[in-house]
Amino acid sequence: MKPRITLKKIAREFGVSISTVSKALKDSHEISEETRGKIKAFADFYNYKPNNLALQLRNQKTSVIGVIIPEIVHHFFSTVINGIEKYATEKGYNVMVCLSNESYEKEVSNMSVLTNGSVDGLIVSMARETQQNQNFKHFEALISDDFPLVLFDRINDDIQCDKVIIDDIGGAFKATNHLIEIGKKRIALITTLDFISVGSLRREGYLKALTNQGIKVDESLIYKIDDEKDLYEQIERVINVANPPDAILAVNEIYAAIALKTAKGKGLNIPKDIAIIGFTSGLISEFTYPPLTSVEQHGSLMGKQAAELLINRIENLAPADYQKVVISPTLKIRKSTLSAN
Amino acid sequence: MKPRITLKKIAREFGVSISTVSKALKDSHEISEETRGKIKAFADFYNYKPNNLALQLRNQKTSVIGVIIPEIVHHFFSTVINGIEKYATEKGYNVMVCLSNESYEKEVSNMSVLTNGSVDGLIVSMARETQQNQNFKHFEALISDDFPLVLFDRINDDIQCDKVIIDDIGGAFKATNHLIEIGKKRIALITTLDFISVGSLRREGYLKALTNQGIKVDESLIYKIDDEKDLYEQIERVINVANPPDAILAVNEIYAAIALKTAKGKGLNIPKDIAIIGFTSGLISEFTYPPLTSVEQHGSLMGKQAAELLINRIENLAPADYQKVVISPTLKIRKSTLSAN
DNA sequence: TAAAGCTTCGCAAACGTTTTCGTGTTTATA
DNA sequence: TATAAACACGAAAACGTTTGCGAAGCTTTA
Repeated sequence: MKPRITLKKIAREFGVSISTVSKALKDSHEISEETRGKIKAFADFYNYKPNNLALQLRNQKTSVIGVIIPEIVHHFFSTVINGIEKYATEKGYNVMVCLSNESYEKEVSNMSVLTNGSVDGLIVSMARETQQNQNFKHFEALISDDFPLVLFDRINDDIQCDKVIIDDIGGAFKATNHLIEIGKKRIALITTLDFISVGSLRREGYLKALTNQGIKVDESLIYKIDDEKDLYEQIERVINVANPPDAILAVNEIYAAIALKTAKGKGLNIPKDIAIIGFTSGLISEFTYPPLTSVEQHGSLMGKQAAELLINRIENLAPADYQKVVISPTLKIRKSTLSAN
Repeated sequence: MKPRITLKKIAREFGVSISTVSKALKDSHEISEETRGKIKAFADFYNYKPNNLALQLRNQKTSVIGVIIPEIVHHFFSTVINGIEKYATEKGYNVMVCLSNESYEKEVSNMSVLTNGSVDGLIVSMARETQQNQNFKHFEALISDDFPLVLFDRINDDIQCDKVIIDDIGGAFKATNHLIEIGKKRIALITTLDFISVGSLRREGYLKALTNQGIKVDESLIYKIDDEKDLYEQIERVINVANPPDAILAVNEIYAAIALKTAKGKGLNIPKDIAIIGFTSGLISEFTYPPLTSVEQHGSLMGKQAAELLINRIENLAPADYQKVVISPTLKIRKSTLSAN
């Protein structure tokens, strides 16, 4: 790479000092019209642009916000990034994305790298492993330094910082109620292992709806899927039983789509024999057959809110106590719960 | 945010010079065991970490690579980023992602910001608008400065730099051949407007396959979709005609899925009445009914290759002349072209 | 004609680091 | 005992920028 043109080089060219050049380029009245003119022309010709690193070092501000997410090949997270990026750009910030790949260690190392001056603040959704081992020291260290931090979606209430979450309880509650309203009684829940916070919250909403409607909870209808094992095999067990459920609530789109596929494979009619709802984040639900009723999570809005909280914190516009923004999911009713007649 | 601890503060604490502290922390033999010990203990206690900005400025190296893509809520691009990030991390680089949102102006401004010292190199897939107006000055400026640049997927042959592309011609050729082999004669092509490079390349592969097999090209079977208008309406016109095609090749997953939905809506049997193949990038193809045969684009591999080219270029390990890596797509045959019998 | 004011510029510090080249003191060698 | 080597550290430059302040030289005013 060719060395870029700097103030020093321009200064040498005209036999003036660096500060003269700097001021000239900023149209300072301290510099004569004549000097200003020739310096600006020269700088323009060589396409001078101030070096960002130097500016950032001097101003003690990078105007970059770091984002650490478990994975990016995931519609939900990419919509969140989209929301973050849009708002950040609007406010003059750039976005640096790192992936933890669900690993605690990578999350910690990413945070360590980013917080050494590279970014002004951090937006994080915790890795699965972090949720599992409940080791939040890296977050607490940041917080005790007053480093701007926003957690979203996969959070933990013990961590004192700004947060953005979805009302998972409410979403599952709505979905379950909808299933009850269309006459379903034996509603299965396909959820994640317990340590995933969103999984257990959605479970809570599911339980609340059942209880509210006076339906006795049948623990044998609650299935916990291990993402690291074969999904098809695990989900098959929900349907391939003597007395299958008449409805399924799945905590994500993939589980729902696989359940739908499996049920159809068994010759079951959707939604007559079995109705299905999934929490969604992607486009799959729209294109299955029949299309899946789904709980929409509004990732982009979530990203925007997270970025807003963070930037307010960075710019000292935020109130002293930490904020918690809750986003209400909406139920998008499609054919998987809506009988044709 | 609390001010971070610096070499200067440590130096002041012990009444030594900054250079002594720096050397002590690096275990230099120049510093006595005793001084080294207490300095390291102190630094450790206060969790000292060198400021990245300062290091980057001094070393004239950021170890960050910039990525500019048209959008991120798109399975293909997110898999590419995944590939880039994995390889970059392995090599000690971080990734900064910016979105052009298909806008020429945003692409230019993103590039301008990132190349002012923030990143060591750039991986770009052009915005639609850039492909449209064919204005490549911003790329050429970079190249004439020998700034490390890799273009992927949406490229232009006039730009002299490293590139990674998919063999779109080959992919469309394979797909079309497959349709011919299963006995289809009237194969429609649903493609993009002409200025999208991948669209016209896939069209070329389609035409080549037809010609090779001695099938006369019927221009009325080629449909160009404008992404900014209603997709359903435009795709409906492919199927809702007097003499509909007996097969469809769509240049992306969404077009294919919509075509499938529309065809089923008309009561057509897939694949008997109409077989469908889409270029894919996401999970939709697997979950449609029937699942869609698709041309797999290997986005993650593409990202990895792009990152590899770029980092080699940054580290001066690349040959002087520019490389062009071509990735072969593979045909994943599913039920939308595979009759049950 | 001297004081005051204005114009135009340079110096130097600051951001935080690394590294080369001294320099003064102590210890070992001839 | 003079000299060389070894040791322990500091000064300063470099990366590129901004900015307060001081200092010339010139012009105006009393």
